[in-house]
Amino acid sequence: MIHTRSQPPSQSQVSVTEPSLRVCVALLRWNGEDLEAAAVHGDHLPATIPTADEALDQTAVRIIRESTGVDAHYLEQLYTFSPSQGGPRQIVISYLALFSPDTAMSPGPGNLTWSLAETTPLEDDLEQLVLEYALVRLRAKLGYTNIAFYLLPATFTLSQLQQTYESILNQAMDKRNFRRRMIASGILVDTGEKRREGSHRPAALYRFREHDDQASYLTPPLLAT
Amino acid sequence: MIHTRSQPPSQSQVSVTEPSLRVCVALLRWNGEDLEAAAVHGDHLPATIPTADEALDQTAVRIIRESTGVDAHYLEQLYTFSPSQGGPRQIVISYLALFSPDTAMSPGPGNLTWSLAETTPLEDDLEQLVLEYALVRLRAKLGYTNIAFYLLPATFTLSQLQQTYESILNQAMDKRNFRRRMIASGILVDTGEKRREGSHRPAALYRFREHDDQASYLTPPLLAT
DNA sequence: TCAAAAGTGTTCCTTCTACACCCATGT
DNA sequence: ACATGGGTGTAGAAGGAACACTTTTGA
Repeated sequence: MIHTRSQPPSQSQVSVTEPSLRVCVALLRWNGEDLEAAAVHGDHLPATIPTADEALDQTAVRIIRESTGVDAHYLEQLYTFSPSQGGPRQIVISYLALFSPDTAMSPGPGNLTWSLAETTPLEDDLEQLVLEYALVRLRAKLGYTNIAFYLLPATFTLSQLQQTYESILNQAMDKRNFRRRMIASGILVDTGEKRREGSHRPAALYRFREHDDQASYLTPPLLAT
Repeated sequence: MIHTRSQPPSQSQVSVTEPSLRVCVALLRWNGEDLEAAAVHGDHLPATIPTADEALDQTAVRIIRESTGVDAHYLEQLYTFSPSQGGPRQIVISYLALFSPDTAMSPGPGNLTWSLAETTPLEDDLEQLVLEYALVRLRAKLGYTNIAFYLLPATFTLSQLQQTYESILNQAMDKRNFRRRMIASGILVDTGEKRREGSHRPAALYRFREHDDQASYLTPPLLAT
């Protein structure tokens, strides 16, 4: 819906402030019997949940909820791997979860939020690969979906929205072009409210218009909703 | 690389001839012990291959080769499902395979090529879902990758290329715009040869310039190549 | 000479990009 | 009054879409 072509770094503004996005990558490991869940980056989750009779994606939803104490605002299956180095074959299904900053995630067994700027290689090659792939997907989807929605609170300013884009793409964008594109896309609704939070002009608060596009983009609809 | 925006049906040419694309959707079913392969549409494959110590994607490559007698020109993992209706949990990893029409696929246990125009619902809901999803992905990737390459012979005419696009998208395109876009994209190389095959002007034969983009688009690089 | 597919340019319009200043507020 | 982030317009470039006729060949 929203088209975001790559824009070369702008001169007029260079400040890419990181708004600490709540992104989480989770792996479901299946050994043929049990499903084990692990959140990538931050600490590994001890959460090990036995197989239940539910769809895979639902298991991911549930495991992430149990791990973070909160429901993911958006969940997308990424890819399925089978890292079988000598040992018995294992199947690992990877997921990307996005959270609204509204939600109070329980500290739990380590904070799941993952700094996009993070570059320290993980011990596990697979986790590193999934993490990088998640970022590729997230960046790509910024261009043709409203996925950024799921990383923002219910109402937000255009600057917040732009910062979200910039921190995911790690690239500064032109303010006027960005705002024009977003408004033109028609997915934003001006709530009429203003946010005043500093010694400067208050910002208009927007919300997203509906969000019925989750299922339709490059990912099959989740089964058995 | 190649941008193909949707174009409304053109008046000047309405003939969308189906060039019988060699597309195959395969499922790997894992019950925890064995992997069972099935090609979707056409007859189900009897091919049942026990677990080997190899990466999942490699298993898919091999199974498709064993089923068709030929290597897929392109293989992409689609999505992973877990259809567990009462029975024991099963994990089904779906793949999309593309073949060059050059290759002589063994008739084997039923022709795997799948008519894109086909609309008869399959008995199996999951297979139907995967089939539709494969088409969504294929269509989407036409717009930003050279994926059509994998459905064409080594050299081809611009008309062949256009027919491939048209039959996948099920939509006629303007000849001049199509050719201009393709040429401008820089991925085509004029071989200098001509193909004469009828009582009409011979067509220039092209080939694709390199094809090093397979791994870079929305799919992680296949592990352990 | 006819049929059949190959090949070729231009115009219009939409969208992207680059770019700089005033506005509203709190201190 | 000043510092801070909010908010705005325009002109040039590039790319997409619509559109029809000539060319080359085999029969």
